[in-house]
Formats: sequence, structure tokens, C-alpha cells
Amino acid sequence: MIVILSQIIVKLFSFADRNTQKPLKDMKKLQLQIKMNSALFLRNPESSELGKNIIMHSIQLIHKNGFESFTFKKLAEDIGTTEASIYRYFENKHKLLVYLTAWYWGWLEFQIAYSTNNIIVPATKLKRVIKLLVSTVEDDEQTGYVNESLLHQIVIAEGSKAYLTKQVSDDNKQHFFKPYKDLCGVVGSIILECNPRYKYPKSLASTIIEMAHFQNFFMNNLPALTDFGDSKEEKDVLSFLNDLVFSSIRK
Amino acid sequence: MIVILSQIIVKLFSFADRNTQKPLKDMKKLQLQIKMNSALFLRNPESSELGKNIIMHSIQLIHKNGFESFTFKKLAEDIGTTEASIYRYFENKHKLLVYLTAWYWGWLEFQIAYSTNNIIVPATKLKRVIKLLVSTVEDDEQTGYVNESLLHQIVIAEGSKAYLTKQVSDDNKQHFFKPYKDLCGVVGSIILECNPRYKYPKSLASTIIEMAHFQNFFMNNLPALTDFGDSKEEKDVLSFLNDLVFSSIRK
DNA sequence: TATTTGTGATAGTATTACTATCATTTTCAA
DNA sequence: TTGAAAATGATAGTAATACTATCACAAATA
Repeated sequence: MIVILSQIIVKLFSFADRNTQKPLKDMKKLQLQIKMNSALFLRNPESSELGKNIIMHSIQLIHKNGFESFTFKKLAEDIGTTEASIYRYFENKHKLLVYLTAWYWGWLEFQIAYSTNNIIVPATKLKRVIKLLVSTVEDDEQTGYVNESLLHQIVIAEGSKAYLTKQVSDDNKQHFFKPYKDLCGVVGSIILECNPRYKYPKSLASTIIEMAHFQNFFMNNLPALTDFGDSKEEKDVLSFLNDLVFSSIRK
Repeated sequence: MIVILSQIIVKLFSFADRNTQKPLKDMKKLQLQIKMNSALFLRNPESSELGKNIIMHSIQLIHKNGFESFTFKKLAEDIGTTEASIYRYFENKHKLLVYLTAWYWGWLEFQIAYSTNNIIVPATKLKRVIKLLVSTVEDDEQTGYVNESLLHQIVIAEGSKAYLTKQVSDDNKQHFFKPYKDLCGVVGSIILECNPRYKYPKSLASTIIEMAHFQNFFMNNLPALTDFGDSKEEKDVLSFLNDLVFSSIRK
């Protein structure tokens, strides 16, 4: 079974035994696949073991040492392959970063769609969304080679670098940031559901998204910029954002 | 006359004629000097022509080509000096970026102090502050070698890279971000003047500061993330932020 | 089984990010 | 005004980065 909803493909695999062809009970799994813009890569990393290793190990390495010190050479050594092989998948490390963040936004949009599915009251929906944006994610077993928890932290610390470049307009023309914009659109329309007369739904949406991450980063690294330096708790960021958002739209 | 207020030094120079020693009328100038953390440089760039050239040309080059493609070699060529000479002033380009952003925050704090000087009503003060944060600055003649207008745009597009690094905590220990934190403190206390019971003054302050820049960047580069993509006008960002801030603190 | 496709191994280049040395010029203090 | 100290320029060199190219071999596929 395959379900496709806009950018996300949900596959229900029935793993079968290689020899007997009988379905294996415990290997029946729901598998999430985020549809990626193919202009982001030279060869689809999902299509091979090496590709999946590139994603998996790049997440680990960027998380560990930061994007600046991350190189394809180090990644190759980490995986046990060669630099040249990695260049067959990604043109350069910038594209890889954009790929990773785009994947994250796509994944998050699915989480939001999934977790606000049956909720009718828009304000409740919006609260769920904010919570998802702020919260540390657990590693999602539905997506084999991606560690969402690490990726979340990468998006916090390095995500902005994906678009804070001179090529942002070119990249945008190639729709590299579509998942981010889609997410922003989804959040914006929930805001409008809450208050159809609110004037800045998209700007408020991007503010929530950015601040969910920046306040977290500040809290942990430059605590004087926040009011949560002592507690360092996500729930405080959550309270702040809820207060900010709902006082704006319920005026 | 020299006036010193926390981080800023205001010098009133009476330029005198070299020969007659009579003060020259039209050359009487107010000169602003931002006090910089000396751990940011190896040799103080304010102390020499070459140093001032480094600041002036680095602002031009980073603005023109972006921080990623900016190198000390290109800067040296632009100035007409050598790479080695530049390394005598700054350890590396990261320190230079931190220097430039720190300078900007210091300068902005002075602008805020100056322009809210005689205002009594806190809300009016806060509005002024938001306006200063959002507005394109005119090149300030009081600061010879710094083009504040270009620097403002650099801070918008590259400013976050000053702290989004693995060394952020080390840099913070050396007080590299003090000007930013001070500014945030100033804005936070104006917020508290408006409403002493508001719970998140510092987080709201950093939100205003970051969003004043990010919404501007989005508006011009990723307009789908804002509600101002059509107009592309600063006054719209201003309205959004005013709405956001005052509905939060006047609840 | 022949052919395409992907990977590994190796090599090579231009640029970046520095460090080092030494001669020359400028500054400043006695 | 002179003489030492400090700053700059000129040049060279190194290790790492960010790639590109080539060829042999293995695996998948038709």
C-alpha cells in the first residue's frame, strides 16, 4: 500500500522472506518517505545504501562538529568510502545542507498533518503545532536512515545557513525552500482559522517557526537573550510562544 | 571634549588649522567611537589607516559578495595591501564578522539611547526602538570609515552566522556578544517599563531584534514567508512588529 | 551473457587559510 | 635629530579544502 499526500509518501511494506516469499510478521512496517526535489542532488541518496549512509553520517558529523568544519573528505572517511563517491550524490555541502533541512521541513509538515488530523478547534490545532515546533523530537522509527532528533538540532543551529546566502534567490527559483514555505503556509492558514481577520498570518508563522528554534538556541548558548537561561526548559519557550501568538491573534 | 557612556565614546573635536592653530569653524565635528572588545582583534583597526581600510573595505566586500566568498586575499587586493598585513589585525574572517556585528550593535545602542533620550512614555520609547531596528539607516557621518547602511544589510544577511557556530560558548565567554546582549537588555527593560508584569521581556526583545531583520530578509528574498512580498516595504514590517509587541505586553 | 551503472582507487588542480621571514618605511621617544 | 621600535610590504611556503578526471572492477539488469 502506498499513500501519497502532497510531499509525503507513506509506504506500508510487507516484508517477505527471500526464499519462501511468505510475509514476515514482525517486519510489517509503516514507512515514511519524504518526496524530495531532485534538483537538490545528482543521484538520489534514497536509491542506494551508500546514499543512505551519506545522509545518516552527514547528520551525525554536522551535529557533532558543526557545518563549518564538515567536509566531504571527513564524511567519506566516516562512511568508509571516497570523496569522489560522495560528489556523485551531492554537488557540494551547501546542497546537502539544503537537502537535510528540506527533508526536515517536509517531515515536520507530515507530523503536523498527522497530529492535528482530527482536531476541530483551530486554537487547539495551533497549540499542537507550536508544541511540535518547540519539542525535541524522538527518533522516528518510520524513517530508517534519518535520525530526526539530531536533525532537529542541526536545523536549530545550522538551518538558517541554508538560505542566508548570496544564492538564495537562485535556490528559491529552483524551489529548494518549498517545504519550508509549505510549512509556513500550513501554519499561516491555521492562524487564519483562529482569526480570519488577523493581518499577518505568514509573518507570524515564520516568526513562530524561527523563534521556536532561536529561543532554544539562545537558551542553551546565549542565555542572556532569553528569560529561560536558568531553567533551560523547552516548556518555557512553549509558554512564551503561546503567549506571543495568542495575544496577537485574539486581540 | 570626550563623553563616555558605557560602550560609546563621543568625542567633540575642534579641528585646528595646522599653521595658525585657529579652530576651523566648519570642521568642528562630533565623532562617535564605539568601544570594542580588544579580544576581537590582534591590532586595533581604529589605530591606523590600514586598520580603517580593513573595516571599510570588508564591509563593502561582504555586502557585495557575501560572507562565504569573502577572503582576506580578496580584501587585501581590494585595499591594495597584502594578506599578511590583514592577518596582523584579525586572526580570521570569523573574528572580523563578529567585530563588525558587535560594532553595529554598539552603534545601535547609542542611536537608541540618543533618540529615546527625552521620551517619558515607555510605549512611545518602545515604538521608537522598533522603528530604529527595522529602518534602513542612513550612512552616519559621525563615524568616518564605517558605512552603517551597508553594515545594516550585512547584519541582516550574515549577522546570525556570528553566533551560529560550534564555538559560540567560547566566544561568549570572551564577551564577544556583549553588545548584542546589552542591546537586548535595554530593549527588555523598556518592555518592562511598559508592563512591569510582562513575563518574557528578554525573549520578546530578542524576538523583536531578530524578526526586524529576518522579516526584512524574507520579504526581499523569500517573500512567501511574509505578508509583505508585494509591497516590500519596511513600514509593513514595522506594523507587524508593533502589532506583535503591543498585543503581547498590553494583554 | 553482454552491457550498463555504480563504486573504489588514485591523481591532480586551484583556492583557502593560514605562518614565517626579511627588508623597508614610518613613528616616536630620547 | 637621531636611533630604536613598530608597522608594513614583499615573498615564500604549507596543509587543508573543494573540487574534477580517469580507469579498473563489481554489481545489477536486460
